Amino acid sequence: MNFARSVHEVAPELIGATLLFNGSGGRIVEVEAYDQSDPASHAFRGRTPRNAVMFGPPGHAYVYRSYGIHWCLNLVCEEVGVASAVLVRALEPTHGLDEMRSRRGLDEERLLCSGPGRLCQALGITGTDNGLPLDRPPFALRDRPQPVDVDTDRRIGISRATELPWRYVEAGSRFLSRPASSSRRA
DNA sequence: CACAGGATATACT
DNA sequence: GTATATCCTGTGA
Repeated sequence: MNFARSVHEVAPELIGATLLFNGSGGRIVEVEAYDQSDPASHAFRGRTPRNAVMFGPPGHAYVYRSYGIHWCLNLVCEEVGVASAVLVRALEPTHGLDEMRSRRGLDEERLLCSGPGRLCQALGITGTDNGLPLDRPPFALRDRPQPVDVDTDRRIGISRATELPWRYVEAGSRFLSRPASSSRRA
């Protein structure tokens, strides 16, 4: 995957790609795009210690703490100095199922990675992985083998710029954090 | 379905 | 320093 492009080009192409961390993970079925001019983005108010990775080279992981409890994984896009990232919100588990079950403390496959906090817990991603490159261990990313039907929707859990259709999901997937509501085929 | 838990980071005085 | 908002989830009704 070439991340040195607009986040709005990259995000829909990530649906169907395979993301692994230390050998466990799955197919990406849900993402959201955040760019620098976007009031809902951490980068909107400029560079801070927390969001610095978003302003660095593309193709790296931006991991932040959410609601004090969960970790969330973002993939940095564009070029150095322009901050944008794709929030990875859900995976269809394909690799390391037992390992992910034990880290999550539950058996049900559908709940292993269906949410940004859940998938970080399942894969074992934490703040110490912030800034790591996505193209070598512990990360591995494989482009989708063929195009996938992608629906767009409004983003989840934000209070500003809620009207932007920057959530992308695989049409009909049962592993989404929430079903697409008023969606449109992308 | 409503809701509290929980810890950062940033905004505000 | 104090306040506030948060790219969420499990639990219990």
